[in-house]
Amino acid sequence: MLTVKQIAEAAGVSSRTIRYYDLSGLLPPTRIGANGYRYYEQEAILKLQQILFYRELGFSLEEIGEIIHEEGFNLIEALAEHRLKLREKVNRLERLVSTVDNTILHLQEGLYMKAEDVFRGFSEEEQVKYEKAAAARYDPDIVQASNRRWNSYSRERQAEILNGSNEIYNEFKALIPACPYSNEVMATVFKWRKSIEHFWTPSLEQLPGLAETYSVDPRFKEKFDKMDPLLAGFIYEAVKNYVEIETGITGN
Amino acid sequence: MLTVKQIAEAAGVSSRTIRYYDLSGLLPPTRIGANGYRYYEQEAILKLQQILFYRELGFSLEEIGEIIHEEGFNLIEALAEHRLKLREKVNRLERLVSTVDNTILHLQEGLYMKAEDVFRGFSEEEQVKYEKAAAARYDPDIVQASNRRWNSYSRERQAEILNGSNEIYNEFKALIPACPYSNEVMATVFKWRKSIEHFWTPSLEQLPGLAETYSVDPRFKEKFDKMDPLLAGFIYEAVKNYVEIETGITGN
DNA sequence: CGCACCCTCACGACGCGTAAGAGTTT
DNA sequence: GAAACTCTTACGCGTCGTGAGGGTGC
Repeated sequence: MLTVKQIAEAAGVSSRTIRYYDLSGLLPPTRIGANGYRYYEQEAILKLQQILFYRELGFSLEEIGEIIHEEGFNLIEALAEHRLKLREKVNRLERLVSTVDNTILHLQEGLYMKAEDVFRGFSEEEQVKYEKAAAARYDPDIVQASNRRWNSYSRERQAEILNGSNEIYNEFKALIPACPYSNEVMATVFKWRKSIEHFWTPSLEQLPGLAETYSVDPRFKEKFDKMDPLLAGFIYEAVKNYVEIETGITGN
Repeated sequence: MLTVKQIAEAAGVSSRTIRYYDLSGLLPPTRIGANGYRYYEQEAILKLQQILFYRELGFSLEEIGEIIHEEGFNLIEALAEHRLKLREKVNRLERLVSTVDNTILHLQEGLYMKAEDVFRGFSEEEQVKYEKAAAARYDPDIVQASNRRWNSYSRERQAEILNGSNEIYNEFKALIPACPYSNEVMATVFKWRKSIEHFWTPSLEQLPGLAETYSVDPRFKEKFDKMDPLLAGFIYEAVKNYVEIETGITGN
């Protein structure tokens, strides 16, 4: 049985907020004492948790009220939904981090950066595009096909390929001081593309998304960050440019 | 040279916002045409990026103004700082996800959940505590000592230990339908504790933080999620209870 | 009796959304 | 000339923060 201050402190909000949520009908207390005091119990606590989740995800209090007071509101389903949305938020933040890296890279090299790239991760609408791209990238069919191709190689061949990949990453790393639009860098991107094809054969349009994975997916990001904190962003930049040139040449 | 609408769309905000930022002195246009139109260029674009980063991190527009117009404001330093803060936000969201998992687990078992746990990840102040705990967990000294101890084992011994660990995780998984406070579960926690000590010897108080890593650190989380989406949360719950019992017995 | 809480009522602020009315560019 | 932008001015709203003035629990 919690008082206003107790529940407020547990949830990390102010007492005022708790009262406001009562006044607006969002979170009535479990019971009101004879002295007019508000008291909250488990049920109200879980309700407040829901409110905070929806608030975190950007819903207005009015919308939240409609959602959680709706007939047939299912707590567990809602929680599962929160999981998904929170994950998407994490992805967005990871992209913001990668935008930070990219911006640093450009500033240090004194390079111009397109507005589109400066704001990658901020705008909402591209979110949809990214979720789709990620879905494709982790498409079970592609993953399976990729695994199958990989497993078809002998142990020695596998070790050879991995060594080759690492060599390419080191080439990129050595090139970081250079402009990511130079011919040398483009040549390394070409090698990289060929090495990817030991696993699967992405289209030209899929390449930047793939390179971006290095900045966004923690499993890759960690490895690259250890080599050089700017490496993942540099590769992304280089690959994007490679694709622009290639599609330009092919007249697309 | 971008117009109001162009820069607004690139950044994913409204034209009104752009004008408001001009009126409040936060983001004056690079230049104003004879017709009164606002025009923005690279410098203003990067400034808007800064504004959005600080906004994302919860600063008021007034604070943002003070920060970015301060003498000696260093763009690259600021970006590096954003990286850190964004990472912290990611950690907070990861903890929210883990709170979701925990809540689902409790609801499904019809168990009571302490308010403190219901709101884990929401309240701000505990953030500090968590950052510290994480720092300790990844403390280079501890990591190094742990690696050294691990490397001192023979290949066979290493394989043995890893197999043992996986067996313990499977035991936990098999126990998920059970109450995470039962004796069986406590026995498994004990085994887990012993197996950890092949790497290092955490204090009783450090155990929950360690178990929580399974829910928060993507490298662990992924592995556990594959075994069972509820596993990481279940282990955390069990370990927390184990520690409560142990500290109770020892009269602490 | 003090102290830390509780209550209600009310004003205000921040960050825009939205609409009106008029001019500009293509 | 029509569409799609631009401008300024101005009102309002959601979500509390921040008191004021007074009662309650321990």
